[in-house]
Amino acid sequence: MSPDLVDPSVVEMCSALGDETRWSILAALGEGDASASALARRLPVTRQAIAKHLAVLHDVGLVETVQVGREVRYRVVGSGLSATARRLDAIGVAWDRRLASIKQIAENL
Amino acid sequence: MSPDLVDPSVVEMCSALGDETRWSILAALGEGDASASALARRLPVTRQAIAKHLAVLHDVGLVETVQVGREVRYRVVGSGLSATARRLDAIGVAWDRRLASIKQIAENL
DNA sequence: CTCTTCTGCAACCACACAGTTGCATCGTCG
DNA sequence: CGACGATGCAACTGTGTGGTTGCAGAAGAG
Repeated sequence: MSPDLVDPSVVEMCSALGDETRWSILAALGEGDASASALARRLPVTRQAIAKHLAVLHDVGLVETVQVGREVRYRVVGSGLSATARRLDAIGVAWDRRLASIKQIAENL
Repeated sequence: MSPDLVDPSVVEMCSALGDETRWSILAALGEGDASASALARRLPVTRQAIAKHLAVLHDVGLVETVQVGREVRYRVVGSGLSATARRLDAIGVAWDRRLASIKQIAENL
């Protein structure tokens, strides 16, 4: 259930999260919605660089945009993270369970 | 407790997981431990490329090595994934909770 | 002992991408 | 209206890195 409108692959999501600057942006957004220009004032990178990162984050559904007058505010979407987290955990658990069963088989030889 | 010998940062972990080939390797390893050469026979990439990927995965603790005679078998460590998953989920939940509280404040104006 | 095969190291190529500068546009405030 | 600040698009640079080939050393298999 909950068909997950857009369902970016786990690797796309991880790829998006595999960048230091992107985390800085997410952290900054965590303290309140902000526009690309506003973020550029707080972070040591250009507005255009931030815009690109925001595009990436938006593509995988980690942020959403809110039009406020002439500026475009960005808001972090935590549920995107949680969804990926659940998927990762499921995979990890499955692997470990498999490993455990193999170990048991080996012990039962 | 369980001091987590190496504690790769979330971004390092995500960076390691942000690669298609690496997931192929993990998937292949999921069906049983294997050496770099063995993996190279199953995947459409060179042994050296696989070796590099395995090094990355090993650095973040997603795989562990097992010496078997002269060859080096690799085994996937699911708990590494689960740990990162928990961290991601915690962050996501915190962000969403913050967002919810802000929304509530706005409604109470 | 010899041949095979598994490993490791190093150099090299090529593409992806983070980051920059520059320009053009458009809304908004004075 | 004019100026400032926000956005968007495009081109360029440079570094990181996924991938390759090549070679040399060790350890089993025959």
